[in-house]
Formats: sequence, C-alpha cells, structure tokens
Amino acid sequence: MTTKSIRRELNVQGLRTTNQRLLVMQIIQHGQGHLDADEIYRRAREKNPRLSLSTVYRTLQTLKKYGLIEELHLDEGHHHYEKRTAQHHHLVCLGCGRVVEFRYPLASLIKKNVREARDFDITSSEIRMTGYCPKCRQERE
Amino acid sequence: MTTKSIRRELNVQGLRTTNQRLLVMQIIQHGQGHLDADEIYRRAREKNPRLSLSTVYRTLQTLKKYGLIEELHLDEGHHHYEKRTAQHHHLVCLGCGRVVEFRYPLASLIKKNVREARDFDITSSEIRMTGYCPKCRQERE
DNA sequence: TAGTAGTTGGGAATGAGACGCATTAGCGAT
DNA sequence: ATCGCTAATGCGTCTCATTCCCAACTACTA
Repeated sequence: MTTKSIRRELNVQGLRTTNQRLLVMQIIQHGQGHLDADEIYRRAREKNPRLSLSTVYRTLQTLKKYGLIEELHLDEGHHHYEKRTAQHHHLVCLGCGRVVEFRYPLASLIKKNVREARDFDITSSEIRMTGYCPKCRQERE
Repeated sequence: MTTKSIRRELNVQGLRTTNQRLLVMQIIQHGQGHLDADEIYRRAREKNPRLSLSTVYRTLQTLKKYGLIEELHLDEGHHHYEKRTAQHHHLVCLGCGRVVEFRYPLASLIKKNVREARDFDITSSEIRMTGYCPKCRQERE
C-alpha cells in the first residue's frame, strides 16, 4: 500500500493524514506481521525521534477502529498488530513462542452453520490455537 | 464437580488441595462463565475475607496450566475464566459487550484440513468473533 | 492565508498481573 | 495424633502495557 493509498483510506474515514499515522502504517505493512506497540515505537523513532509513545497507542487504536489494521491476542501480556489481509489465523507454540499462520475460511463457515452467529454482523474473527510445535514436542518427551 | 472430585483432580497433578483453590474452583464452576480475576476475588472474599488477590492470580494460572479451567481473551484489557467444558467459542458484541457462546468442532476440523496444524500438538483452541448483535445493529443504523 | 478542529508530545496516572519473602498449612511418614 | 518437609499463602511492592490530561501544534477548509 502506497503513501497515496493510505492517505485515501484515512480521508475516506474523515481522518487527517499525519506523518505519524503514515509512519505507523508503513511500519506495520513492511514489518512482517505481529509487531507489538513497543516494537513499532522503536522502529518509528528511527525515522521520527520526536514521536511519542502515546501517539503510537492512539494511532493503533484508530487504525484498528477503522479497519486498517488488526489486533491480535497471542496470549502474552500485550497486543500485536498486523496489516489487514485475507483471513488467516494463528497457531502459537507454548514452548518456543513461535507463531505459525494458516488460512481457513472460518467466518463464512460459522455464519452458515452456527445458529447463534446468523444474526450477528460479524466484523472480525480470530482463531488462536495453542500447543507445541514438532520441535518442542520432542523436547518435552 | 464436587469438592471431592476437585480434590482428586488436584492430587492427580501433584497439587495440594487448599481451601483457596477449592473456593476459586467452586466460584468458577457456579459462576455462569466469563468471570475475571477481580470478580472472582470479590466473590471469594465473601467466604474467606483473608484471601489475597495474589493467591487468586496464582491459583488461576495454576488451574489453567493443569487444564482445570480455561482462559478467555474477550477483547478487554484483562482475562476471563470459565470451567473447562465441551469445546465452545464466543461471539462478542462490540455494542453492548454481550457474549454469546456457540459450539463448533474447530480443532478436529483444522487438524484435518490445515497443513501447518498437522504436526502441532494442539492443547487448546479459541475462536473469538466480534461484531454487532441484532439489537445493537439496529441502533447503529 | 487565517481560522479551527483534530492531533500530537510528554509526563503523570491507572490497572492488571507478577514477584519476594516471611509465615502458614497440606500431607506423607512416623 | 504429631512431626517435618515443602508447597502455598498473604501482603506489600514492583513492573509494564496502556490510558489520560492538557498545552502546543498542524492538517485541512473556506
């Protein structure tokens, strides 16, 4: 996503295009998924040392709220963020912490098969499965 | 689950059966799902005013670790706990915060169909879908 | 280009949860 | 029933992620 398209996305939502927002968006886009607020802050400061941590948190909330990024709950004490892409989910290894992504058309399936979900207007869905990856599984035996 | 069976479960894992653990377990079992640490603490203090909040946190970790309870990530800044039962998942309404449970045989399905998951030893799986329930959906229009 | 909301920076506040340590209490052996 | 060992608790403190507050700043609109 280019600067221009990010700008467009922000404007559509009635949000101002600030350097800070562009910066955070770009870091998340190029950052190979699963960055937490602190990591984003650290990387952003390299480009703009005056950036405030408050702004990072605020921006993450805003971008999440308007659907430009997604917030993950990977079982640690803080959140991770990734760009919004095709639906995919996460396997978390309890041994080494490795996160493996996989694709699965969950939302439509649930929508079709689960009575309770039928009348919900579902805006996001997250599968988080935890367990042990092959390597850690061996070491535990 | 009776006191006796809780005691058995704890002993099997090499854990001591303390009043505090029994109390926390019982509150979670009778508490209609989705209690957070603070609520558990508040209810537990009614029975045992000397109970410490630390103990509640420690106990929740322990019970979770040994599979007696499950930890939920319902999109708020803290965790919720429920007794371990048949596999079920959660729909969270972003409007009113209502949580609706639904059943879906996720783990086996993923295991069968997702290459990345095949070699994982999956210990738990959680679907969290967020959106707007029928009532809140109407109010937003 | 000036006016004006929406945003930001920075520091203080909050709140969930973890930690250290002295005291207490399960529980297996006597 | 009691002893001794060690796990578990209580309590105060600490950490760390995130939010709040407000004066200063700046992106957009006219």
